[in-house]
Amino acid sequence: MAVRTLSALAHEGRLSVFRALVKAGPGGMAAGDIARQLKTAANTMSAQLMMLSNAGLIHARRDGRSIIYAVDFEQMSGLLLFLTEDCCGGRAEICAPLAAVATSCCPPKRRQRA
Amino acid sequence: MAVRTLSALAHEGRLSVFRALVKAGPGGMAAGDIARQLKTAANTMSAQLMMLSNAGLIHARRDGRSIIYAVDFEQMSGLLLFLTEDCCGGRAEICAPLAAVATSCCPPKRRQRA
DNA sequence: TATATGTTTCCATAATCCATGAAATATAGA
DNA sequence: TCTATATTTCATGGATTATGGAAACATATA
Repeated sequence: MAVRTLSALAHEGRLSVFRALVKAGPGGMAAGDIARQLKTAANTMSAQLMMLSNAGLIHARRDGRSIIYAVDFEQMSGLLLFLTEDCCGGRAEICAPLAAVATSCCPPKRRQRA
Repeated sequence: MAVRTLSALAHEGRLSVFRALVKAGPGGMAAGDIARQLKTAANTMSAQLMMLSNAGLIHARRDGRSIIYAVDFEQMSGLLLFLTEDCCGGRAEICAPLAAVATSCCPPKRRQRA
């Protein structure tokens, strides 16, 4: 549900976590590293990661003692698609600038929606 | 702040209100009409509209006894741009499908929904 | 003025969310 | 095994939020 995803991002700390993970890329980051970088207590960070994970925005994998979190790019894409689908009901003035950004930052390869 | 905007949408009722207003277009809808359509008490609806308004997602104008709410398309576009800007740090796999949707729904040629 | 309609504000209650200390779990290495 | 590191889970108090009844406010009409 979109509300769940939006709720997960509608929090200063969690949004920062998500951005850090986006910046980290597919390789992800260890929970502890995120906590240190954002100066957040380990258990608080754990709760925030749990929230993002439950929303499907990130996923975890274990690597030794660390647990690596990484953005689920498909889910992220899905949220954006939902929002654009929600907004594009015939109103080109909304997504025209969005289209401009999307096409300028991404290769001009056309991809079919899932 | 993005958190404020995301928080405003991260609520079942408010998201429904916002979608109704998006569907209504620039002409907007009267507060009472939205309340009746969504079967919500007038005061509850008022609070939800206030929240969306404070987030800048909608704006109000008076028309006789009614108060008409309409989506602030610029703010809506801004949120989408923020989210895409946040996600597009070199990761074409995210916004490539987004670009496909944006470009397919916005050009004046095709306004057909998928 | 009086009355009806549309919307908001006030208020109380219930529900939910958030951060943190403390304890528990999982892994690695000696 | 013991100890250290990494992370999660539990319990709790405090803050915030959501809802709806009742009242107030704003407008229209007569």
